[in-house]
Amino acid sequence: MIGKDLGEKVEECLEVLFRLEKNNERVKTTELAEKLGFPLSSMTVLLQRLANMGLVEYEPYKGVRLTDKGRKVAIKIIRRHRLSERFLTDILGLDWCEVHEHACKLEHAITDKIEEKLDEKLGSPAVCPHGNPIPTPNGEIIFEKDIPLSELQPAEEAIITRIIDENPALLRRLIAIGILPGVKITVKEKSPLGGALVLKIGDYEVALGRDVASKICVKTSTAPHRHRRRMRHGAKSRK
Amino acid sequence: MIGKDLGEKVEECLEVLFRLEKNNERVKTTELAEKLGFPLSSMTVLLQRLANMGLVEYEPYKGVRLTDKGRKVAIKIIRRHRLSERFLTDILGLDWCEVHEHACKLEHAITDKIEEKLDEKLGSPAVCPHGNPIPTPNGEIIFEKDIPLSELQPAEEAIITRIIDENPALLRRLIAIGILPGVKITVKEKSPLGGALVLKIGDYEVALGRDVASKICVKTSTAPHRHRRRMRHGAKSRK
DNA sequence: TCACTAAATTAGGTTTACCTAAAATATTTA
DNA sequence: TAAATATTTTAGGTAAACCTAATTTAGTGA
Ligand SMILES: [Mn+2]
Ligand SMILES: [Mn+2]
Ligand SMILES: [Mn+2]
Ligand SMILES: [Mn+2]
Repeated sequence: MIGKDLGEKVEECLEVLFRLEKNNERVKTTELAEKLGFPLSSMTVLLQRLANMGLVEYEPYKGVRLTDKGRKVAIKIIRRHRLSERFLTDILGLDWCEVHEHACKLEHAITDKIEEKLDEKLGSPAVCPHGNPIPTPNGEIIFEKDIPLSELQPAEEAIITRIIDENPALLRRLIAIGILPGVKITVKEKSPLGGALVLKIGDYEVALGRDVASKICVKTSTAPHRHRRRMRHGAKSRK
Repeated sequence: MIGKDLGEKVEECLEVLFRLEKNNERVKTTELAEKLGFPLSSMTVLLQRLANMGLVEYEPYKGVRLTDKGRKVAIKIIRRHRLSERFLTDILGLDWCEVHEHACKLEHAITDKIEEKLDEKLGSPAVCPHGNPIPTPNGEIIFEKDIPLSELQPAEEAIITRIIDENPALLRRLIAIGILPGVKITVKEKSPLGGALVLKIGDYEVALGRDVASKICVKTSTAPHRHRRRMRHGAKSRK
């Protein structure tokens, strides 16, 4: 069983840390502090405390990484976060672009019982409104086999699966040009060296920076899209 | 506009204080601390802080009372509390007896937007699952004209309107003997001097202590039951 | 390699919240 | 009314958060 109540700050920290970890590399204190909006000095002290609690591996000046114990907590919070998002859009009808912020508060007030009933009511959804997978009750995360839009080549066709970065400003920009999960796109042009992509969406053509495109995932319609990969907590993300 | 974020402890304190105030009398520090589960010394210090913020009138050794400003905050929290309860029972199907506890956490994570959409989705309900009135968006509380069950006389008939004390243990006892809002009862006997009442509920007879009976409100079926009283924050409860 | 700059940690000070124990005040009883 | 008792506040100490301002370490370029 996961320790009782860890406090909102601790939970937020683990949650964001999970999202930032890529390829099992350590995350920098500064990056974490920025995403969380915590002062850098508080961030350092908090990480030291988390290390004492066995929730992270922390090496001064080197960065921080979740332990298995910490990852378990993070995944529980992310489950509650994404279930909250589904609740806010599907049941209350809030705007897709703004649910992330509200869910980030709500998730800490969701008890085991509420989590269970909410999941039931929503029909055990597989993904949040942005297309990101909702962990199962026992902490599994089932990833669709998708790739960053930025890796597509000219003339390739694909369907948008998820927007990884849920920043409201970004989402509003994307929705304005028709980019959201489920939409079919075609790459018309791709400038070299991290330049922009030109996409065809429906009858329109839009340009997208490479950095933004890397935060959008797609599955190519040509590839078989019935394959799924399971990831247990403790394993690292894809690649 | 009400000050931004007052912290969970402050909100809980104002909420419970509102519930305990009767006849505009001051509430004792000890009673408040008990209901909140706060240590008594912390309670004292918190009340001093609230007094500095202008949320309560506090006289050492005498007790504490909400100011209009404090009452306004309390009513906002209670609105969110009771809307949360309705959500938990009506939408998620949680047990009537246990929603109070869950709502007490949830209420602090309900944003203005969520409050608005939740109210809409629920159809602007007038009362919580226990029958207590849900304040309107502008802080009005509309009381049904009801009286404590303990004030009924033998042979009087009445319908239960609300259970004021939402303690889960009490609610479970009450529901076990068929007492919940909407149920019709008749007083069979009433022992004098704060003794028990014997009630007829359906085909059964049950005995109820006077203290418990005072936490249950009823409207007598003989009296006209279309009358309502409005109470603005700042006014005192009934009587 | 050394100096310089950027990143990260530590130091010191404030607030809220908790705890225990001591002091002050109010209430009750003899 | 005076003493005994109960209630309530104050005092002193810890921990989590926050802040600002040193200090230390790491990374870079001359
Ligand atoms: Mn969050
Ligand atoms: Mn999401
Ligand atoms: Mn509450
Ligand atoms: Mn209620």
